[in-house]
Amino acid sequence: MKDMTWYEENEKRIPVGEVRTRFAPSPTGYMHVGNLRTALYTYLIARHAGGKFILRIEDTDRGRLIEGATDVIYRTMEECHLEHDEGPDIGGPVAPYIQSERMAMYKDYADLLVGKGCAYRCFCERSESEEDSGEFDRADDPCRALTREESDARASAGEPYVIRQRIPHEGTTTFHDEIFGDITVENKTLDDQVLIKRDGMPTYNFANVVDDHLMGITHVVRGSEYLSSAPKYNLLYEGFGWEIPKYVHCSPVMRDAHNKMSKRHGDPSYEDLIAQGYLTNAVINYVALLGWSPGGEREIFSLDELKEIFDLKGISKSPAIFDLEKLTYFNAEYIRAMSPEEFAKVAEPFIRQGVKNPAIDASAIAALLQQRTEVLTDIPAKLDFFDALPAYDVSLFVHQKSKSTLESAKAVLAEILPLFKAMPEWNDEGILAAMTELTERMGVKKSVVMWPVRIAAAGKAVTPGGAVEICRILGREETIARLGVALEKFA
RNA sequence: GGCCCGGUGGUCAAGCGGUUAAGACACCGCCCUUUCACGGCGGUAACACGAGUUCGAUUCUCGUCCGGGUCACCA
Repeated sequence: MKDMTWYEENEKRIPVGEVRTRFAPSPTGYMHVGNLRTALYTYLIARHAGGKFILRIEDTDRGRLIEGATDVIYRTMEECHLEHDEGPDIGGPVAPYIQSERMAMYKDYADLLVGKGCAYRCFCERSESEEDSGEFDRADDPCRALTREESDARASAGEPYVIRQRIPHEGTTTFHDEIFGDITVENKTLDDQVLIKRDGMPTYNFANVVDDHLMGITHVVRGSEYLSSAPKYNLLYEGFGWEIPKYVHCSPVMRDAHNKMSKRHGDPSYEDLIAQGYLTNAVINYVALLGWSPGGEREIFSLDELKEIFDLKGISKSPAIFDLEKLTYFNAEYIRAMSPEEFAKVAEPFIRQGVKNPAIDASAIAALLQQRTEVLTDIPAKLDFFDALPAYDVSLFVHQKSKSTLESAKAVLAEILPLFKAMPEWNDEGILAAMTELTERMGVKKSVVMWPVRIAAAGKAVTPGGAVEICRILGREETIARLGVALEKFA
């Protein structure tokens, strides 16, 4: 047995009573919405309690490692402002924070358990089919009954083995989950799970327990798929004589009623959503409410506000389906809440994507867009008419509600032209004045003039902004040219 | 199949023995309005089912059904 004081020393560096949580992803690339939500809740529990949030990388499965995956994790956490207090990149009192760098200690702790009789070496090499077919019952494993001497002898003779947890065949185990309450299971339904694999690597189930304890984790947050493993974790903690942390098992985020969100189905990762024109704050806000409720009627919360009010009691037991439409609503809310300058800044690249003409003022367009944009990527398509007048039919000039007809439109266009040409200055006031003058002269309602002018200027029925704004942004020369084009359609 | 968990409108959800069962998204209608949008107002829509317990069940208990998870030397 190796000297374990180093580990014990490590434990002493954690202040008593400090709430400590950890987000422990395995670097398999892709931070899906479910992961993000788990990270967020974990972060909020720590921050709400004024505690520490730790990032730990679980890379014990060498076969599934994906190049660059940890970078995605770091980047996503940073962009979402889920800053960690301890982690592989910044270190901390209980380093290292990458499981592959902690390998030595897992075996030591497993041996400790073997010494206490809570685990045993298993030398069996049963094939999967044998176990699956029921020809071999795990509970009858002869290795379970090996004496210490036999076990030691075979191990030192170099015979390969795994270390299994020894679970009693009698009795029950009860554990407490912060959101599901007390759950009791019969021990005979639990299997002697592998702690250390044949290759010497720990399993997730074991490494997790050891690391959570050594890192002083007080609230173990994870997906509800681990709920049925929880009693085994309890037995492990008890075997070591360690304090059992609080468990927080979260139900999954679903893509539909039957399937979890997954890369396989093409469900969006955090980065995908950003690329699709969603704002980080909107995503965080929406995701926070997916499976958690603060109770009141308010829905819009900043991350700081979430830290303030987050409460375990609001976490839902049942799975929640991810709804892109509702996310879109949140996004629109966040866009509308921005200052005009802020919006102009984030919208500019998308505006330039739709409008290449450098003479067109992007910030003027941004002002029109802010109230009408739900997702940034929707912007370019709304602006296609600025660069080039689309082909359109005269029938567009007919609009019942505006009382615009072919005849009225033709008259309006013919008469507004000289007024536009005569204007001393090309601005909103002047344009509006010209159209008002014509309205009065013709003795019609305002829309009879506004409608055809806007159609002629834009060449499409739906536009961001009205006739005045569009004409102004287009400029006098272009507006007059387009009105001329319209007039020719009547010839 | 065994074990565990869950089940309020299409979706997210409040509710925690007595309510006209909130609110939000989506949808529909009206108003506002130079289109669209924003905004305002209103509407359609839910306690899975069956037994109990109780004066009274969406709330408690049991059963059924449905759904999910788990039963790996993956996490």
